[in-house]
Amino acid sequence: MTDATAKPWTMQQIAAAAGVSVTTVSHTLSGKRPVNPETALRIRRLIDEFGYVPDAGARQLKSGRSRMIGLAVPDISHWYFGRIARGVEEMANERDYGLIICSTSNSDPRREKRYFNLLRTRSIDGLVYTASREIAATDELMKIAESSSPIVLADEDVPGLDDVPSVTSTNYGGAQELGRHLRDLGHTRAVIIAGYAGLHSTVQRVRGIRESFPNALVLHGDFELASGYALASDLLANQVGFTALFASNDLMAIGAMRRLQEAGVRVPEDVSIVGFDDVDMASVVSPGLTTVRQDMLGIGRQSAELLIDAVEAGSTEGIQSIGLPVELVIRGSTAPPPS
Amino acid sequence: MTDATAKPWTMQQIAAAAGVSVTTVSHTLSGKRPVNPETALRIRRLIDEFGYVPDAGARQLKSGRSRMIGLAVPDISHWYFGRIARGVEEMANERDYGLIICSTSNSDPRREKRYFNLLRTRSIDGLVYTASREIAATDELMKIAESSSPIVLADEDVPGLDDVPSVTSTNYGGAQELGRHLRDLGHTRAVIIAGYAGLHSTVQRVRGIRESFPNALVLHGDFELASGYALASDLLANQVGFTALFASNDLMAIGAMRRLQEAGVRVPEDVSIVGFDDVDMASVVSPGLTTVRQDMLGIGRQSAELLIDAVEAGSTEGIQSIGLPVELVIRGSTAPPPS
DNA sequence: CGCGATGTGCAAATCGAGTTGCAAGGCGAG
DNA sequence: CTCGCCTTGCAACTCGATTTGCACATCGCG
Repeated sequence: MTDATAKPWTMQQIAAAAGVSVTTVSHTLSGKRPVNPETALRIRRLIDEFGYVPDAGARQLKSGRSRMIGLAVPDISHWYFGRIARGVEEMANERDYGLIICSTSNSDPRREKRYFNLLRTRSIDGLVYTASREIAATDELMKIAESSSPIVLADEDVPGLDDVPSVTSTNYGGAQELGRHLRDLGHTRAVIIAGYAGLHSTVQRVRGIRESFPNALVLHGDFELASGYALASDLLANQVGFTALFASNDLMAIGAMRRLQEAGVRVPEDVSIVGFDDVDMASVVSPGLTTVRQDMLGIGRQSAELLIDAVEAGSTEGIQSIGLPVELVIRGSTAPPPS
Repeated sequence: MTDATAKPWTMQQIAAAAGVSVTTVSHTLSGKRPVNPETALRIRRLIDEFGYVPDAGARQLKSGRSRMIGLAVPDISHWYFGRIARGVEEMANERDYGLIICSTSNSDPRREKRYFNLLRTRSIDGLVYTASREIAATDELMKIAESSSPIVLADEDVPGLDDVPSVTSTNYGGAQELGRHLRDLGHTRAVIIAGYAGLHSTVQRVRGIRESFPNALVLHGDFELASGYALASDLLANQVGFTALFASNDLMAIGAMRRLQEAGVRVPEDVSIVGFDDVDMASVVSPGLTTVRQDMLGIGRQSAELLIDAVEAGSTEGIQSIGLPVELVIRGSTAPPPS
């Protein structure tokens, strides 16, 4: 194996090989000045032959743009954020941008500083920020937002960042549909296993459900399967009477379902359970989980699109936030309550 | 909202504010030449106050390094690749590198060209390549490998790239353990739902299982749940007699399990099923799936580590490939065969 | 007092591409 | 022949950080 420092070609060398000046080569590429078609062809052929690609660093230095965007997510390995990431990556690729991943897991402040610095150092032209596990904006985030760096919030609105465009699901509408579905089946006594209290989406979902079940008991979990399991244990231990269980996401729904089933509670005969998200697992557990499908891919795609629009316009001025429609998916976990 | 083109500070401006030359500022930062402690302090204070960060493009241009690495994966939203990505991201972050995601889904050649160009343009210093769905190296990959750009293969060896260091699971060993486990339970008639034929990991896993079940029937799927489901249908339709079913990954195992259960086959009483990977879902389905846990996080971490070592050494010379241990996880889907 | 040894700052060059003003050569049309 | 247009080259400068050669201190010590 030879050394890894094989030097790439420079524009100089291409120009020399073609017997023209760098000016001409540059203009052939940019088209900002007319170039004789024959010369252009010769140059292009040499570029292909040599496999010349302009140096990204030099370009970035001159233009002030890196053609990279960042994506800040709590944990890229989560299904949920993975879908968002894929959407962002797709759109970035379509618009010819690269994608840099910034993991915010365990909200280490040093990490946070590090990826906001990507904006400051101009390593990225903009940032898609997914704050799905944070109640409020951190100081650092506020500072960046105030400096008017191009930022788009994906999946979750952040209080205090009202001027920053966002792309979210219509949580309220989805929750309404879930509520009506179970009310129409005849349920009257419901429990809600919600997400973090204070999180915008949590508030919306609880509100939507309570439109049909004004007195539903509300518990708060952390979106993980274990948390649904534990909260269901609490419900059983306290002999809470209910026939409908709303969980703020599928993982908690599935955790709760397991716990209830282990206790001999039949789903959906004794208790109906619904989730939110429509993860892969929702259709695999038995019974299949009735849920609300969120278009995470779409959230990713649209966030990236808004962001790149803002980057290329040079401002987020006039960029509208987007609410994406959701879809009720009825499976086997819901049925009329026991009579 | 003000305009998004708020200019970052330059070193020039810091120097001017401190009443010194850029040289001095640069040297206080790099420490490559002694600087008067008082002056240094004054400069540092100004840097903090202004929030100055050196421009990435300029740095990259001068140094020839971007302090970014790339990760090429088929689909970032898959659990499997998401775990790898997280591992890579963690290690990159620890070594103070950024991570650029290159999605190779649907193996669009234009996409492929695009992320290999990241290497050529020096946007990234090296690439972690996950070829888990490809049998052979593409021309483009061969070209890049020959050009001795720093590359590490993660999760899957690629035939023809023997000089490129790789980090993989010990597929053979894991499959051996699975085979022995079912043989020890008393099974004698087995079917293998393998991955893509020709894939290195597939070959290893089949070999490992066949050590215990030399005559096992081998079918090939595409790693997706639906494919396990469909192949199980085929088995049922053809009345193939077996009491043990090996799937090359958990998703196919779960798909097959569902199909068998729908047909009234009891798991594990009538048929034992095992998978590979230990995905989240494996512990959620019922019965829980016996499987082999792969350390995807570790694969990601170690790949990134090898890569960064190679980048900083300037060559992949002397970098050793790694095989990561796996662990047999016994759950409810395996039991002695019906007598 | 003077010598070398340090410490310290400045100006200038460098990395590779993008851009501009100016000028030169070639060509066709009037 | 000349005017104007098209093509192209040249030289110079920009982007911002890093690094060099050079020079001016200042200090200790014989």
